[in-house]
Amino acid sequence: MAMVREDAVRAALRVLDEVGLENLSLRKLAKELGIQAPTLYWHFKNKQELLDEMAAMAMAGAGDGALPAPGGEWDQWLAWMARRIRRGMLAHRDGALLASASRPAVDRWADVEEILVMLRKAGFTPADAMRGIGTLTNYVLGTTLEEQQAANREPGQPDFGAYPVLREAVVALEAADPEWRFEHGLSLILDGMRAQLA
Amino acid sequence: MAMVREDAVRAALRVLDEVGLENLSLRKLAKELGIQAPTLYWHFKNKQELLDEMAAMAMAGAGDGALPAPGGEWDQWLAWMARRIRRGMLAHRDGALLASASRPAVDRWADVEEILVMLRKAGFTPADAMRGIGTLTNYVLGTTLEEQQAANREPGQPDFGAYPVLREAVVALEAADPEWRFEHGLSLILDGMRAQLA
DNA sequence: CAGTGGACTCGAACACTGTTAGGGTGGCCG
DNA sequence: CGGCCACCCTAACAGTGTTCGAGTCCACTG
Repeated sequence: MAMVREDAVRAALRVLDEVGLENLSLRKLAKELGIQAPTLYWHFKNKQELLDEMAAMAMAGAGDGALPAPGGEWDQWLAWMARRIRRGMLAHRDGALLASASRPAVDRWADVEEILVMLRKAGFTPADAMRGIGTLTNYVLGTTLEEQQAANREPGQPDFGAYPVLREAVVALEAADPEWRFEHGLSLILDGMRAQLA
Repeated sequence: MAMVREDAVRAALRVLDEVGLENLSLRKLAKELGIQAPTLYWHFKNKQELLDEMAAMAMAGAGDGALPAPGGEWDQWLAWMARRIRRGMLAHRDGALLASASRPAVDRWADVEEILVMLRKAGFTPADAMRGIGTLTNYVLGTTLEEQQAANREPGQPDFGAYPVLREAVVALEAADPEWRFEHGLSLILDGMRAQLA
């Protein structure tokens, strides 16, 4: 009963959820598979290749969520893409770190192409359209990175001694739903793109 | 002739520039200092503490750049903050990765406080103001991360076979100055905040 | 049927990594 | 002088990614 590549990647994501990315070792993964570590080198050329496939599978497993109406507006498609990426990252512990440590997968090019066409039709130049997607992607990555990094840290909150406005703002923000925080920044960028269009 | 903490951090940044973050080891740093590796544990409680100080020094070394007019608008202060963070990250190889791997330094709280006051005066709620700063910070981190990650990768450009619009957009964007790309996304977010204010 | 070749796995080892334990110097202070 | 303390050392541990060379099983071919 041979072990298949896909099984290994799935098991790797399982181990990732248990121990986090910085403690994910090939030996731990091998043990989970009932296998010796060097055997993994028959299936993957190195750890990086494994990480790439993990990220790809996490993204693919994020599903399509609520698809916008086929003839919908460009901003709805961008929001859809952003939420999908975010969902893929949130699906696993350190998912954002994993995504940033892996090269972009080929699978998602079709989506980008489609959205680009829509943006161009809406009046964006090629560079502006690509930059909009890039800005949004960078925002999603940065946000989710920070969110998950905060989860890894100790729960101890620093006391912003001499900065009352800072403290007030921080507690106000921490009280808010992470999802709200994300959506807020998302609409910020979309608003910016709308303003740029005019 | 004792070695001082500051010297070690400075030397660490030098080694970082040479070998990159993932190849920065305590033993390499020790050799640069003419010292044995375990000695570093007298100065720092662990590698994480060293990384934190490296990030802090990199940020402090970024200078203040072109300060906005003292009574200036809130958006100019936000842009100033974003450019300063970016400069700090760009000052060293893998600077963005370093920043994301280190806990935020206390030194910069004063700046945040000041900008928060300005945003509140302009009409933002505490949560919205903090979220604006967060969105911007996340964007800067994401952008610079990607930029430096691309520098580490092979120069080989993939050929977006069946996606002509994608290819066109990518070459249009690659032709552009990285600084332009950054400023573009920056003004996107600031436009969004202006729109939200109304 | 004998045999060849490829898919798949193993044990042993290499060159590293962060980190700990315990033992030394050398100079300053009482 | 005695003692303390900053500072540095050697030796070692457990763990990491990765390579080498050999071994096993199974399908297919001559």
